[in-house]
Amino acid sequence: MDYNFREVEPKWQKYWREHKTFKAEIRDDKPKYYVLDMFPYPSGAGLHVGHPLGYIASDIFARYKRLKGFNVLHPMGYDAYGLPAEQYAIQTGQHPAITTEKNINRYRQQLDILGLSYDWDREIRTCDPKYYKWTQWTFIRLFNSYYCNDAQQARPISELEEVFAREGNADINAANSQPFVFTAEEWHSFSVREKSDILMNYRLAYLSDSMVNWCSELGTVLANDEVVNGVSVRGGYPVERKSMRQWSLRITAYAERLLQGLDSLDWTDSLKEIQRNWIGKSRGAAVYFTLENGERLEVFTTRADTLFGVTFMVLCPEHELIERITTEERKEEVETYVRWAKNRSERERQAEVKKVTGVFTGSYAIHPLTKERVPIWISDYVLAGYGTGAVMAVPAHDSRDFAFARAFNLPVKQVVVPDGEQQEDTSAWTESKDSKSGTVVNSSFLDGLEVKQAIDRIIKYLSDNGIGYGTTNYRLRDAIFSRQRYWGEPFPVYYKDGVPETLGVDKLPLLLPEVDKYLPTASGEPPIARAKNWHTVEGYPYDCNTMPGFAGSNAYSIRYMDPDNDTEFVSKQANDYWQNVDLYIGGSEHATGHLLYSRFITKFLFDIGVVCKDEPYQKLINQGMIQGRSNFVYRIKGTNRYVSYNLKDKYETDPIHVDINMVDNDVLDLDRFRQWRSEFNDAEFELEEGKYICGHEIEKMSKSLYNVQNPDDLVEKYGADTLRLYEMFLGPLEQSKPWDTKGIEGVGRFIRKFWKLYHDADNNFFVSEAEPSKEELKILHKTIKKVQDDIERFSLNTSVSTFMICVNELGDIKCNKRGILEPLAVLLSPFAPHISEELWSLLGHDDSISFARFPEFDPGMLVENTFRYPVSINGKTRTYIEFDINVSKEEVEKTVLANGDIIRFMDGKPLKKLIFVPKKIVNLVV
RNA sequence: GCUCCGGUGGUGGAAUAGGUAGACACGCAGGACUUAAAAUCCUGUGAUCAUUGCGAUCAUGCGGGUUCAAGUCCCGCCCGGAGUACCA
Repeated sequence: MDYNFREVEPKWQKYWREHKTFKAEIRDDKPKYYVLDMFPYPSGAGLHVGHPLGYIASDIFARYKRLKGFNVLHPMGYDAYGLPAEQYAIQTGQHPAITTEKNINRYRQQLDILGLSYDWDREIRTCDPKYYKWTQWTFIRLFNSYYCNDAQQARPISELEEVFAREGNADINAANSQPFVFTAEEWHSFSVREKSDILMNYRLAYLSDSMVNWCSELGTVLANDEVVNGVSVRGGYPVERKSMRQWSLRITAYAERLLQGLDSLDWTDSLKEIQRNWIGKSRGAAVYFTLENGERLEVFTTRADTLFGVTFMVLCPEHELIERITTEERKEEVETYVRWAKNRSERERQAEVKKVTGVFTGSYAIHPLTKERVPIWISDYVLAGYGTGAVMAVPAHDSRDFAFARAFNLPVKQVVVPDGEQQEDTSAWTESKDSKSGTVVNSSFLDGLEVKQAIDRIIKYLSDNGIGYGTTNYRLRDAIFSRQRYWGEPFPVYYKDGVPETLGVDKLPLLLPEVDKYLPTASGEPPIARAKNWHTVEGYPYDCNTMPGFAGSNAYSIRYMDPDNDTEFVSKQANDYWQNVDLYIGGSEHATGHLLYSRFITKFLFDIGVVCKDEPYQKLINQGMIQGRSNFVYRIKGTNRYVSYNLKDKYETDPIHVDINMVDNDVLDLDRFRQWRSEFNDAEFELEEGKYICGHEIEKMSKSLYNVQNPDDLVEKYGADTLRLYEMFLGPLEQSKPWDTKGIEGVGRFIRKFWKLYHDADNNFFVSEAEPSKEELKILHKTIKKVQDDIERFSLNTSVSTFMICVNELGDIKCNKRGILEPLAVLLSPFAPHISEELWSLLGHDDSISFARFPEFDPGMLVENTFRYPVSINGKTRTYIEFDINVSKEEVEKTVLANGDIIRFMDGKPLKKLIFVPKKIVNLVV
């Protein structure tokens, strides 16, 4: 009888569950290792084969680390708040909690059959009051903190209040929304409301009227990373700019630390690069231009060296100066333009980037160095959200300024000659010379300097003369934190005479109230406003917004360390032990969302002393996407006749998606196809060699394309171990690749061959107690070494190949010796835990496989029967000679001396000291 | 446009420190077993030439370079993917 996974796999899953094999507890005798998967949002569609890819990889690593003697924390949970459940609720009236619960149960079932080694006792759900209590608690702490730029950390807001009362805010160096200077006396004279408004400018969680991304289709605002190309990421609905009073998190305060922190992380370069770009640090200078009315206009530039090339200024349409500087005769035109520009949707604006529009204000600024009059224009190519919302235009060396100058006939003045070029006539230019290197000309005291030197020189000049200063700008924006939605964490905030106050920690969690409908109220209030008695006992109304999807995932990795603690976010003991995540696996789509917010919140929690590490995820691996492989049948136009793939070119055909579950290796199951839908009931086929071959294409895995490969079906057909191995075998973990079931048979064969290693010709279990032969040991040792090396560098696909080679070789020599099979069972257990457990128990053990139960076995110890010795060739580059144990030194000398002129041992040790003899020489060049 | 990552047989992919390119698997072809099929096992499988045997030559997107030695390092192109974008 063959290996019966249908019996074996549930047996061991039950065993692990009952014995809580993977329960993690703090223990001082072992080093810790924390392996985490990005927890899933439990959608109604269930898991497809793409989801488990990362889970299997992390499980292999977790199991491997356990074997290596680590105390492994490997938890799982659910990111349970989110839009789909709420939209389902709007359609059906079913409470999102019910939908979510149902989906979670399905997910759990699907995860369980894969044999993943999670400690389910630590499960968390973001919608569980026990959990979101701490999401709300974090919000309160953010609200009660400001960011001190001098100390480079978050501090209690009460400190700030003391300083305000003592000396006003003139000397405060803190991250803030609006610089507005006041004295201590003024502070005391402010009303409660005014004080609240001022403090709001400093809080790390703050209310403000800001331009937000409003999506009317979803009825909510969205964060910048939830909007791509002017439409929402979820649903693809149009998004417009709108001013609303919203909660935001002052992530910008942490911009520099978020940037610096990347250097210490073991992430891929591309992911770090994405975050760096998103933070968008640029060094440059602020320059003051005086206006003719005496006011000062500040601009930011990274190219201060081109200051002499300024021929006009441009303000964004939202700029506050516009009203004051527009001349009477231009007023109407300016107002018309500003109104038009402000009302344009984000989408329109982005779609028409190339279109140059603008209007002249009629006013002039004075160039700080040449004292020339510089006209001030308004254009929407200048963004309100970056720098000061105003630019000094240098058309000769900036393509946008150049386009604008051409469109409105403004002068172009060259001030940089690019390396290797001659000075040119700017009137003949058709594009700007965006030269980042070259020599400065036409620029008074900068003439002749290289661009880089000129920048340093001019910045020094600006600050020495009080007309500017060197500064740094970040592209990162504060995170808008309110959502006008029901299914999310309520804000622990109420309004006392319009002034926001946070709930006391003892009042948490503030439970999500019940509502009769999940839609906004008639007056446009969020759904929570429908709740009866949605106010404090004193009658103060609660905030009616909820937190966004990322709120619950910001610090979940920390909560897993101590998930049942009701009095602390995490106990000091638990946090000191588990520290942070050693290995985090998930998709790269979270690069600018979750992964950035999460780092920010962790740094905040570090500042307030909750956690001991200020980075949450030390090593991060992005598993690639698994794309779908769709199958097609070809219907001859106007008939109900279907023609096989290679014959289709003879006819005019329409390709039709068919469910991949009716197709096996591109061969269509004709009966199932006929039964699939009534229109196919009497389909006729034109076959090739008796088969109907389907066409195929790589597309996104999606229900509507009938190409979703469900892991349950594959486990049912091949077993979990085979699926696990195959998902790893498919290719490098980080790479995106199409799902293709073709190769799974080969992996299935491997499992059966492995099983045959310890069964005799009649398929009876048989293991010999004889000592392993040298040849067998060699195969084993080679496998142990390579598999470990591969796991360490996350080349799990080649690990699987190594096992296959090992089993092929052992199969050839009919190995069934205990001394080989025992270590092999242990080694294979991370990849194929069920069959390993089964073999293990057949060998006479009935506990689960663990390092602890087999302490004398350290896979690392078994490697040393080959020996690589470094040598130099021609005194230059290095290579190695591989040696095998137990051979005579004469043979070494003979081999080496034959090439004596070429090979020298690098450390100069004489040959006679060697106790190894060369087995082969790696590519010796004579 | 800018930034990052890639490009290896019919296919997925190996090659870990510059050192035998193509491991392993799929697919394909031939064979064994079988009344037959499936399953299983064996053999072959980068290309070209030679195949009576030894083999020989060319091959890692293209063109150069460094080196005794390049898929790997350097320079210049071409192509694909990802991120980002009036960011001053």
